[in-house]
Amino acid sequence: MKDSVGDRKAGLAAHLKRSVLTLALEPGADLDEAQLCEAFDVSRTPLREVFRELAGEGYLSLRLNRGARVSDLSHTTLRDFFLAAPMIYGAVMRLAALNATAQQIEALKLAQFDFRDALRTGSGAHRALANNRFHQITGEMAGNIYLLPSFNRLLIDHARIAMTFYQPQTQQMAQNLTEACQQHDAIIAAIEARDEGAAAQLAEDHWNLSRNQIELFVMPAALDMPMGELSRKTPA
Amino acid sequence: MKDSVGDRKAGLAAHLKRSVLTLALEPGADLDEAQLCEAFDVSRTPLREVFRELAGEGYLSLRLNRGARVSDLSHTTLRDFFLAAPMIYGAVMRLAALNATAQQIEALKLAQFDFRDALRTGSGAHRALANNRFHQITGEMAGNIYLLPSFNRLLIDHARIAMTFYQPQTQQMAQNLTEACQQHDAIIAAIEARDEGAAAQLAEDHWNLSRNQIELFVMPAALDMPMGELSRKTPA
DNA sequence: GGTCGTTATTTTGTATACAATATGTATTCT
DNA sequence: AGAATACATATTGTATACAAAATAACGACC
Repeated sequence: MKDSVGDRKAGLAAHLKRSVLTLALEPGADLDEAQLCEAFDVSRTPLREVFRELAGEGYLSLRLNRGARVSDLSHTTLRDFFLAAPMIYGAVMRLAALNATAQQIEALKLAQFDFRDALRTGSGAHRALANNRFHQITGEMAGNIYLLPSFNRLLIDHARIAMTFYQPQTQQMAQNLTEACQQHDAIIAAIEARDEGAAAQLAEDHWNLSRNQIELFVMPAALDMPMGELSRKTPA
Repeated sequence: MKDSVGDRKAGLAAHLKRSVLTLALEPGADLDEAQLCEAFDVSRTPLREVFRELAGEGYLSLRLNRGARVSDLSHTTLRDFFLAAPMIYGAVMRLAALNATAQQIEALKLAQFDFRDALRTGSGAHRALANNRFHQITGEMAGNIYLLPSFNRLLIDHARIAMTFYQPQTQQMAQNLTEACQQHDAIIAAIEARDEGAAAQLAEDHWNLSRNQIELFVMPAALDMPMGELSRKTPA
């Protein structure tokens, strides 16, 4: 009945991951050891082990003599993200189509079910976590231990970027989410059919959609504007 | 004069990394906490933190209630390696050419100097470590935080695979090493010239050479053989 | 009033004692 | 003799006490 210290440790790790992915803990926020020890009823030793583990996975960063904080998400890292993501995502999808087991495909369908649910309920955090889970499973399917570390780091920041930018206020953005959901279905189909070409193509499409969604925020509408009219339409 | 505990901790981490890369600690070998504490004069707490850190970087793997061991290097991981390496190496080289700082280029030249030295002295461990350092610097040059985790993992196993297979017994293999060294020079030149195309091409060439060298051991000469003659030429 | 230097307080890092788990050994029973 | 169980030993995981470092608070001096 009562959970062991190991369980509480796992719970702590899960909580921290969730909090980072959903921006409940903002990039750069520093974590209070004493407080977390209290909250999760573990001593500092296992807590700090969790810190180191999550630091290794890219959730946190540790600075000597100055505690742990949530990994930054600067404009530099954003640039890196846009450079690396298409390549890694494509490779992972391709391998996923080649290597997925029946069991993993079932898990993926379940995750997609939850993602649909998240779209209905409309909670940004739920959506980000469900989407994260979906892609994490594709990573497991690919099962390449050399690709996974980078892929999982990308997923962390993809979730955080999505949390920042995906608040579907316009009709266009809501529609994009629906399309993303359909792409997930197509991805499942491609993987089930072992069609690596289709999977790679879908990865690219899915990525482009995601990228567009983000660009709707970062560079709102100014690109095609003739010179001299810029001030009028620049958004708040 | 006397080094602090922090220094000894760093020394321990460096020692473990070196030992893993050079196969002084073989894949799968388990590490004795007590013994290492004794040897490096640190208590178990910092030792275990180092373990977790190195596990995060891919050097070690930790199993619950059963200590740390050196990461495995199975045939499965070898396959993954050959799949992922060309893509990641190429991307890193390309970015390195784009982003390298003058200081980093100096460091790379220094590393290459040491690599040359290693070729002369002929120690496999020295060669592996120097080569590892060289490529690590290219990783730093690329400076993409999403690519680096995978890249560094690849470098770990590249060193270990090289230690396994590169014992330049035949003339051909010795010559390959010389060529690899020349490619390093060409890589430096391409990076210095900011020629990303050349850098990417060199990455591919360098990889193919490395791959061939490995294949000389894994699949010695049997490929082009007509059926019925296989037994005669299969090496010991 | 502001800056620098000193001292308290808090926070982080390490050592060690203790608890829990796994491993090895001996003994018993068939 | 061989298998199985109970016990002893060793190893791993956690809590806590202590040390070192950083931050904050205070006061002296300009």
